[in-house]
Amino acid sequence: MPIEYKPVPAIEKCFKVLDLFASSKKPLSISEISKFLDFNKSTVFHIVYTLNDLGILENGTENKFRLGRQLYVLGKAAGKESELIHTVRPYLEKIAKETKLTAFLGVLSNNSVVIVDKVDSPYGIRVSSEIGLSIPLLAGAIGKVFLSQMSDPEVDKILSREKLKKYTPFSCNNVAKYKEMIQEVRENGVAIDREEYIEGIRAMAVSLKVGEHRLLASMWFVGLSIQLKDEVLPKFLRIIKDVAQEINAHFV
Amino acid sequence: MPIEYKPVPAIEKCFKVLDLFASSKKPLSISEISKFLDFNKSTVFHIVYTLNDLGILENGTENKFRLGRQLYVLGKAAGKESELIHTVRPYLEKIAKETKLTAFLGVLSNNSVVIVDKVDSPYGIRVSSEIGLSIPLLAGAIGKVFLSQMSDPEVDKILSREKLKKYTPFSCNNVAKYKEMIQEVRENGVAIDREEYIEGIRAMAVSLKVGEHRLLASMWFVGLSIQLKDEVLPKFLRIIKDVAQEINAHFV
DNA sequence: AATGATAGTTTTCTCTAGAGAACAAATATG
DNA sequence: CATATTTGTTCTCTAGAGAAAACTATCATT
Repeated sequence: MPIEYKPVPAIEKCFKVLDLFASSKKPLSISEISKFLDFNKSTVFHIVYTLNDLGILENGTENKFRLGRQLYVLGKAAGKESELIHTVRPYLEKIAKETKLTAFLGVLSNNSVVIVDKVDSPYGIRVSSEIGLSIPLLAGAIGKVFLSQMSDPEVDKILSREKLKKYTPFSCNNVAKYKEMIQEVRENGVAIDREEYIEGIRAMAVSLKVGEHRLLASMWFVGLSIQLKDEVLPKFLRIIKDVAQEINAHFV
Repeated sequence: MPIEYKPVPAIEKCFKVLDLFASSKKPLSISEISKFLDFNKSTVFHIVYTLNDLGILENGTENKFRLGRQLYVLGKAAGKESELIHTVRPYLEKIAKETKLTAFLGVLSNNSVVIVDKVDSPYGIRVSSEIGLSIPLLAGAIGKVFLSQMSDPEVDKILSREKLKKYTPFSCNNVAKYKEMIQEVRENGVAIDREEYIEGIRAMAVSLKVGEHRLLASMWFVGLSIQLKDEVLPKFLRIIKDVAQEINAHFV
């Protein structure tokens, strides 16, 4: 492992462009990309046409590009290989089966959480969050769980930059109170969302530290409030805490 | 559209590395990549660690890398966007339903055919070919259909470089005879595989010309020989030829 | 229709990245 | 155990890439 090394700027820029396409969900022009990413038009031009030639991007309508099939093929291969997904997936399936909740695995990426895997609930309800989607960092259980793994200065920085939104009447948008909730998560090891993000929906989340760099990830479980009544919470929370410990041990 | 432009070498190298991982199916070290791709170790080193930091690759066992979850996420997004897949998918589904065959969509890539989409047969048999997999170019119906779209010199070049394999007793490994078959496909517009690649399995294939650069693709349909008896072939061939024309018209 | 603004493309030049060499560490062989 | 080979990492320098500027084409506004 290198002590330090110099990253390749063209590759970093290239994947920033691809990330923009992934989150944009619509075709983008050279000028749009240049503006969004604050890259020189000439730089974007060369990156985009290189990727176009490789099939990673493809020309949609005139002068607009979209993600291409070659990226899809690579992503398929990656899905089969990713250690994180392979390791965590069986646990998501087990807990989804046991709790009848919808299970998610996500990682922190650019101040939002990206869903990298998902196991639907056998219960029959379908939560409208798909793999690849980004969720706001400060939404529901996820926000608390990720911020609980950060230092106080990092938490302060994020809370000064992003407003706590009142998604439902139960949402907390008082910064001091929110910090108290984060402190509780630090102590308990789990975060609970009691209809703070979507009315009628509850969730519980736990943080994971995965891979060589102990990267922050989280798995969270979502269901109707009647599925996550206070009576069953202790049992479910025990399950996900135990599993989190098992997963974290795997990556040590 | 530029008259000509200079591609970004770092990006080209980067995706050659990722393609190698996708086809390799196992973790690779810096030296292995360097040898396979004939890249300098220092170059590979910097590419690999840059991709590692971005989550596109991740460290598996010590000093070996694998495809990472961030690539999987991008690939998922790409799958939702790819015009080729979006355009052709409904036809594959329709024909799979109508014919009870397993339907594939593939593109030519580095002298083999990569499966980019697949619709399983409602009939119940499962063909063991998954999205992302490569199939030898000169295998069954696919080979004939792709070579039928190439010039005679290109065909000669490929046939001099790669041997015609005797996969089954029905396989043709006589070059002159194979060329006659290719000529037939040129005339008929479809290729048929009568147990030439896998015994007991028949297939029919048609070529597509898609995207701005009229890239070569193909869709093919595979089933048990009893599903593709000579009696039903004319009807099925008519269906896939009509659909191919419809798809090709979409990309003009 | 004329003018201004925006987007895409090309050219040029300076700063930097890729390849080669050297070095350190790990592994294989005798 | 000693030596040779291979792999990974770091350093250096020259050829080349990224950004700026200029140019061309298209679109929007008056």
